[in-house]
Amino acid sequence: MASPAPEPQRYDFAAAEPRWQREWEARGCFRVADSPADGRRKYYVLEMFPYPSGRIHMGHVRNYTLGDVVARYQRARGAAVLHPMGWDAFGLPAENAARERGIHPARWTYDNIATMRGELQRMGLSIEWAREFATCDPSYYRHQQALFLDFLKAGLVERREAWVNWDPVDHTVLANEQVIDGRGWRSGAPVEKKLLSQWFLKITRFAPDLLAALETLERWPERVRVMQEKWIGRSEGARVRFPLAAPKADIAEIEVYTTRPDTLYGMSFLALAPEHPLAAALAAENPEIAAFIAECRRLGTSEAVIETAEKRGFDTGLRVRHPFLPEQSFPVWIANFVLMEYGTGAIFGCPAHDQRDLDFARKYRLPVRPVVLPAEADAATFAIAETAYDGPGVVFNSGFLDGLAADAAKRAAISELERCGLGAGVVNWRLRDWGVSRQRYWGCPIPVIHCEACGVVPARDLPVLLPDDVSFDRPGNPLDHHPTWKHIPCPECGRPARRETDTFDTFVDSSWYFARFCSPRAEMPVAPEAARHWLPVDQYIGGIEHAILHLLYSRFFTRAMHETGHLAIDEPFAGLFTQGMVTHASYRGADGRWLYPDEVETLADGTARHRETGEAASVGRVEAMSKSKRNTVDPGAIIARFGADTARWFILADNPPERDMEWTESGVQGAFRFIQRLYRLVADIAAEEAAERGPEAPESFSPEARALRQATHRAIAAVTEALESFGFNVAVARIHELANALAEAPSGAEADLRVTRREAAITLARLIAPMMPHLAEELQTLLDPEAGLIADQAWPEADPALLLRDQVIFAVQVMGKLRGTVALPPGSAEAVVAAQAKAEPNVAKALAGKRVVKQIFVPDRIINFVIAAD
RNA sequence: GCGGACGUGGCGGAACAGGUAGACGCAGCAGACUUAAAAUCUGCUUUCCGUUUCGGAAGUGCGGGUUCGAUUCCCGCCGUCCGCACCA
Repeated sequence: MASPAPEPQRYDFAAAEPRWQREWEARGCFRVADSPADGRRKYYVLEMFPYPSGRIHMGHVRNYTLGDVVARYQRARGAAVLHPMGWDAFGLPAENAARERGIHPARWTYDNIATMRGELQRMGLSIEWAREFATCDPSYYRHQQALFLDFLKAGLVERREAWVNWDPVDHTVLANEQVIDGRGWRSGAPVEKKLLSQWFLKITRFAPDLLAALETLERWPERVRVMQEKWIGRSEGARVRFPLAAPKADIAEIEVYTTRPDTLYGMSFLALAPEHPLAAALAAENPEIAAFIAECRRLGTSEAVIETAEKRGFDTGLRVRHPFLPEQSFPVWIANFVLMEYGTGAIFGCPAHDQRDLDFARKYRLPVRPVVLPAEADAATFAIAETAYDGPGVVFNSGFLDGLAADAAKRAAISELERCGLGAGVVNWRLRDWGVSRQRYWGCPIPVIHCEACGVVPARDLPVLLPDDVSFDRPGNPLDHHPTWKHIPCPECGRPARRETDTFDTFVDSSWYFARFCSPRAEMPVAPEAARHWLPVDQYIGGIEHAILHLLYSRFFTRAMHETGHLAIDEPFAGLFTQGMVTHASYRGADGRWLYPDEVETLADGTARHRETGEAASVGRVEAMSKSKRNTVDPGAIIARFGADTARWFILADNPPERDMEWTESGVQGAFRFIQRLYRLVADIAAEEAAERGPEAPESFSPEARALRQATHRAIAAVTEALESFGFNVAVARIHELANALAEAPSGAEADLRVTRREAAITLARLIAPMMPHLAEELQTLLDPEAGLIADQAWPEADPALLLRDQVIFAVQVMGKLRGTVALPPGSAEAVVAAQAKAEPNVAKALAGKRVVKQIFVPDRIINFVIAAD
């Protein structure tokens, strides 16, 4: 479609938008001090900062529009608003660009940042660009290195061996999500499990607090809190030690973790994870066991998803004694369904009361012995078939536990274990420490030095800079291959030593950027007064995909920074809002390949065809925008054609922001039309004022003028309420209503009407300002060129007197069914309403010949007549 | 399998705290303006029934319940989406 041609009386967004953007910037409208002293309430709005991939996409547009509405609204409400922007700039794509196209990662990254900054600026966001930084700036990551060394000193960091996914071709560690069907996502080579020394941040130390504090995060979505709760995964149970009947390879006992110590008498076997140290010891001397373990490992990576249910085991021949049944012994199996990562990597199997154990026992014909009796069951006949019983009940067949309810039996079993020294009650967590080592170049160097004599020595003279002269012609970590970089004398003893060549997981970078924004140029990670003033973030906005990792890591970092004296708070984000995705219809040509929306035209009957070839196209599902499906829409092109305000308005108007929205051409057109209509409407009013310079405020208002004034003030109240609760689509609807009311208002020249129309017009400008800031400035300038910037002005206040209605419409019901309405002044008495209602012909008809036995009256709302059944 | 969310016209959605369901917009239809188109403006637009003005019936995934009155509260199903996925 053609670009909208600028005409007289038509809003020329292409000229206006850059003009206002320059004006805001020149006047420093969005600047705040690190430690302000002007007495204004503070409000910190933050959207998740972008990865500089090259261009912004519609998800960014939605994210930053939402944040900007909040920021501009809060500023109008009198807050000093901190609204910064930066770049999550380290990461693998920059290295891939270097490998594929020979561009240096730094060059690629900073070029992308320049492009994307320009795109964001064209959106007209109320961002304080003076605070901008990228996480790959040495001036940022030097402080990250300092924080790490402080954490190290405080015992929040640990170096230990861990199993990792190792890509043998690329010579790098892969994250779990980079392993696809057991193969490296880039190389396609089968991934190996490798034991490597890794740096860990001890997030588990805060597990109890990270869990407990979730309750205090009242302005977080419930589902995010639930997801974090599950991820942290607290469970109460017991550790129980089972002595081996005959010690094996220096191992005399096996420790298991269980949440069901009350079912210990129902034990029928013990099972080890394939990675359990005892299993490894056995494998060393038994090839069959070694083969079984290898088989488990293979299945564990590649076919786990497909062959979920199949349980397999191997009887080691070892036997263990039972803490409560010293005369009995039980077999020790290795089983593929036991996880080394959880608990102790070993379980005791109680088939009667655990489905997995039951499946296993049935397969290998192991005994099933019920020990918990459901309420109505009979101990003599109760038996387990194919479903384990995990409900409540009374313990039986269990020696000293007999007759106790399950909860009491758990406590009794634990005390007995503790008394005889074979176990203890423990709380177990699913959360594991955070491995932050990555064998990559484009990341923040981990600032330590390895010395043969002194061990791990903290680097001095931060930052430890990345070398520029790196080569990507070999697989593996360029830092490790660099001819000189890693060689350095030990800071302690001066002998030759070696730098750590691993860099940090990029989640580290994003775990504290919100704090750095408070004082982005400080000579320490965060200036204390700035942090005290601005933190926590009042409103954080971003995608649900970060519900767990990024948000949990940031919560951990805040605690760790508190403990090391950098911050005085524990929770970084007081309010969290998670937005939905931007989706778009997808199209495929006759040959099945994806088509761009621009290539397709949709016909009246709903079918589609190729714009040029005319071949039929199938309309696919509405899906998240993705390059591979070719259903993306470029924000830059939209802004060029329709302006930033159109894009912002459509995004806000379409639906509630937490849901997925569908990007449609007609929706954009609708938004564009509304902007033009509003402009014409206000321009007409402005023109009439200019001809006859401002009428005096009239003594009284005609009913028509009063009606428009009421509409104006109702809109103020409704839009305010909607913006407070992220109801942007509702705010848009209320603004439409006010525009409609103004358009329909009588156009007489009487002073009261002119004043009232002008009030409505200026109110419209103020109400749209957070959402369409450029148009708002333009409209206000039309109405009053002397008024200054809307960006500096206060939010309008509704006059309570004008929110009262002159008349309310009562619904009149007979037996709960609507039979008519009556209009009466608010506060009318029940008797008055009843009389008036009964006089309505249609109501009278419904009541004719009936006896009213009851009358329900809700003031200013309804009156309902209940009539006798006959 | 477990956990969570959701289900309202052709579509996106609105409905304070149980009180006139469908605001507002998109799409569509009809009309005005125009040589014509675009733009703009006006009207209609949940379904069904009745001769219209107007009135009636049904209707918020399905089936029950509480209530004078249920999109809203309770019970049981069905469906969609998301998260976790052998967590002992």
